[in-house]
Amino acid sequence: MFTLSEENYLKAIYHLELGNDGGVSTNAIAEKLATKASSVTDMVKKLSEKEVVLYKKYKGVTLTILGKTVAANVVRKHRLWEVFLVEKLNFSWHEVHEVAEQLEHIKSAKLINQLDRFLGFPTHDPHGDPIPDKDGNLKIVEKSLLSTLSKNESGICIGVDDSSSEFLQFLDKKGITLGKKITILDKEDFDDSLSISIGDKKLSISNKIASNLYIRAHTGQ
Amino acid sequence: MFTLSEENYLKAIYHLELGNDGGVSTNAIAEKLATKASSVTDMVKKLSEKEVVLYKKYKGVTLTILGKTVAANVVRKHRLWEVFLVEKLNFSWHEVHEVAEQLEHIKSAKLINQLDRFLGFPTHDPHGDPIPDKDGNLKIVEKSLLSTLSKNESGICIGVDDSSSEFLQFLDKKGITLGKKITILDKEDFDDSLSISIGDKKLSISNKIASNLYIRAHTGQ
DNA sequence: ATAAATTTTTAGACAAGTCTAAAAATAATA
DNA sequence: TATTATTTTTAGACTTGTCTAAAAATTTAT
Ligand SMILES: [Mn+2]
Ligand SMILES: [Mn+2]
Ligand SMILES: [Mn+2]
Ligand SMILES: [Mn+2]
Repeated sequence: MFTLSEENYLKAIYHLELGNDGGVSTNAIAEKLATKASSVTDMVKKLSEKEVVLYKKYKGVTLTILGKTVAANVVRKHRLWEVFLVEKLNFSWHEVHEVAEQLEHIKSAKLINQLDRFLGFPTHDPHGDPIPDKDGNLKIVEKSLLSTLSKNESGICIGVDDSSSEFLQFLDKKGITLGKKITILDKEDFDDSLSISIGDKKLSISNKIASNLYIRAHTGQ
Repeated sequence: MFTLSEENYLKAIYHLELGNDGGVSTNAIAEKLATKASSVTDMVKKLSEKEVVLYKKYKGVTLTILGKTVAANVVRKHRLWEVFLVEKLNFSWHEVHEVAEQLEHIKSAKLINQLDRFLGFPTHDPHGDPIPDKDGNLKIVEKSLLSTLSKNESGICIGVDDSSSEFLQFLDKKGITLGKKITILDKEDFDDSLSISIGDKKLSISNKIASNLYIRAHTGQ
């Protein structure tokens, strides 16, 4: 069994490993968890004892198979709870993360399996992130940033890179939600801002926004 | 804000105060929480600092108004989650307590209010215990132990005193569930065992069983 | 009312998780 | 390559919540 704190470290390392290849650095973990490097070193030793990470002093850490399984299960719980909050309790997507951070640590295999069934075995959370299955596997969906599309190309909005409450509320205000079709009407060379159509509306969005929206390419039609 | 441990102490004192009148003893709290008296003394001082209990050395503790509110809210969450687990996730009543012990500490007012709504504002949990409202008030329902009924009297089974997993599973095996009408067919002087009818079945149950089942008196009919 | 038994508190210790400050190792730069 | 800057680890301390053992207060029994 793992403590709440251990689970949070494993999850942080899990997320950092997806971006990086090679070991995850002490500082990176410290930053992600808003803690100090010295605390990370202490915890990493404990996790190494428990055989969930590989650790060599001064070279970062990597998850073992076991560690990856544990971490993926925490992520699975986090995302299933987020679906629950949005689908069943009328939370909006910018309100769920904080509560899911707590719920992800509830220990009960039956709970999470029944929740999964109750929700209809969802594959993605409210932010478009994939939900790992019972074995911790998640299928990667082909996706690209909106900012990489060219004029007249279009796609379906399927996720966000930044899922901060502020960004999500901004998207709400603009009427940008997952599942909607977006077409690039024009691209401004000066600042890389975009003129897009979404639903029946036309919007102008900055490159920063476009670099935080994931799109499933929408060939033809 | 209160820690998980503080919430557990407050809840324990809350439950003990309902049985007792006058202060709750250090030992009683220690036993309920399966901890040591010395630990209780330490925590009680902290709770006293935080103004959720009144504490005089060697005289037990009592909850303040604030303390009672906090405790009742934890109980409210515990019972609402138990309803959720049984009604929505197909848990049986003997499986919910352990998970609810964890879920009761999740902090989010919106979560619990929406859960309440989602469940249709239930008034009782799966064991027949009342669910405190937002202000911590619970309405007491008139109830008596099955063991206090006389021959030919009957009532509706509305709760259990012992809600241990073992007892609940025993009741399942015998087909005794909340909401069923029970009639005393006969009472054995020798050991106070009862012959009862429940649904269309007849059963013989010991006095110990009858002393753990709550009945709403069922006058006439 | 004294003595004995019980309950409660204190004193001191420990594990988990964190922190600051300083030392050591590694990486970057001149 | 020698020096400087950055990263990482160590050493020591602190908080929370717990424990054991011993002292103090209270209750019960003689
Ligand atoms: Mn989240
Ligand atoms: Mn998410
Ligand atoms: Mn319960
Ligand atoms: Mn209950």
